[in-house]
Amino acid sequence: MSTKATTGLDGVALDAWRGFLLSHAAITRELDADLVARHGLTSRDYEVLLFLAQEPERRLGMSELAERTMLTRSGVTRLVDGLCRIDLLERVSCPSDLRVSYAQLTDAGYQRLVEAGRTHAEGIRNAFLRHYSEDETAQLAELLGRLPGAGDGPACTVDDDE
Amino acid sequence: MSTKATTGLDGVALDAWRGFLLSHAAITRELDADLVARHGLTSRDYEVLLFLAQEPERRLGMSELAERTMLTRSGVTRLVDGLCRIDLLERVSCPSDLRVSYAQLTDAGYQRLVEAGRTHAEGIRNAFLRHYSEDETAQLAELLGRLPGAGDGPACTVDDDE
DNA sequence: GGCGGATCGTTGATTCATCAACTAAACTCC
DNA sequence: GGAGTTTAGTTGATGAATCAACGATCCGCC
Repeated sequence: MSTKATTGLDGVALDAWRGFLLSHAAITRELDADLVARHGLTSRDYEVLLFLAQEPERRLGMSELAERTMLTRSGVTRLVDGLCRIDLLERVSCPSDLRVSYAQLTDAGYQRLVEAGRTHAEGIRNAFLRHYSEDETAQLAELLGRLPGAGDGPACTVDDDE
Repeated sequence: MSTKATTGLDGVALDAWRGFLLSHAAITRELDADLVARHGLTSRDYEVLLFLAQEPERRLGMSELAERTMLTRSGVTRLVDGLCRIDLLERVSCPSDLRVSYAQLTDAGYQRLVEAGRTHAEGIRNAFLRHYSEDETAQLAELLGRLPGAGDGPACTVDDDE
């Protein structure tokens, strides 16, 4: 069995994709475990808190949040419900449009986000950035930035000194 | 709010990680949808068929399969059950060790894998490789190959002319 | 030979995300 | 101003993966 051209993908191309998938699985798993163990947050939770923290009023409508997180509206409803239950978020209904219900970051939520941010940053550094020089990181960022879907997200952490 | 050093991760580093996550979500989603629509296989299914096809006897024990797919043994049991139900796999018990139950690729399974391989390769090219030159792809492969978990997987497609 | 501990695989309960169907509110436009 | 359409969000049913617990087999060792 040869590494072949019938598929039109040569070995190098395969390796790139393979590396992509495998690393993602391995790294997110590790990162997630850390985040849950140390802060009781999944990376989804973290992501939501982060998106909200970056809004001027620290809140977003459910649909908007769904779009940013790449979840369904349905998924966001449940995710936000969970975060409300532990008081990191609260729901605020919009006076000017009664259909919309904001997910609003509480002070406790912000606090938790800042704490978790350190862990998360550490984790990313250990699992990901550690393997590259500065130049390489930049290169990687540029290359990955071209892919569909990139460039819509929030930054990865939030300031804790604002 | 500044893009900051409190976390120890600068903007470029953030971007690399961000790009990584977002692209993964966007691309796998698209790829998966295609594979399911055209061949009735999830990418998990595909992955399993592919691993098996690369074995000399086209079979693997459940634990081994679990390790390669990065699933739990439990997950593999169910996944393989599903593939047996549609006759792409069959279970063969090992004579020399009655505990182990092989997942064995059937001819139909191999057939299906080859067909799906074309779609999959096409998808990868469209969603991923299209954005890069050959040199860049090679570069990316090298960089991603350094990450934990990379280098354990199968190739992405299988020969259909052997 | 047979006890104790590891390994293999399955099962039950739970979690998390999805889709499809639904309610409620807002917009359109005649 | 009211019928029809669009948009926001929730809910119920389903599917995929996890963990923890289990039964069965194998292996080492006395």
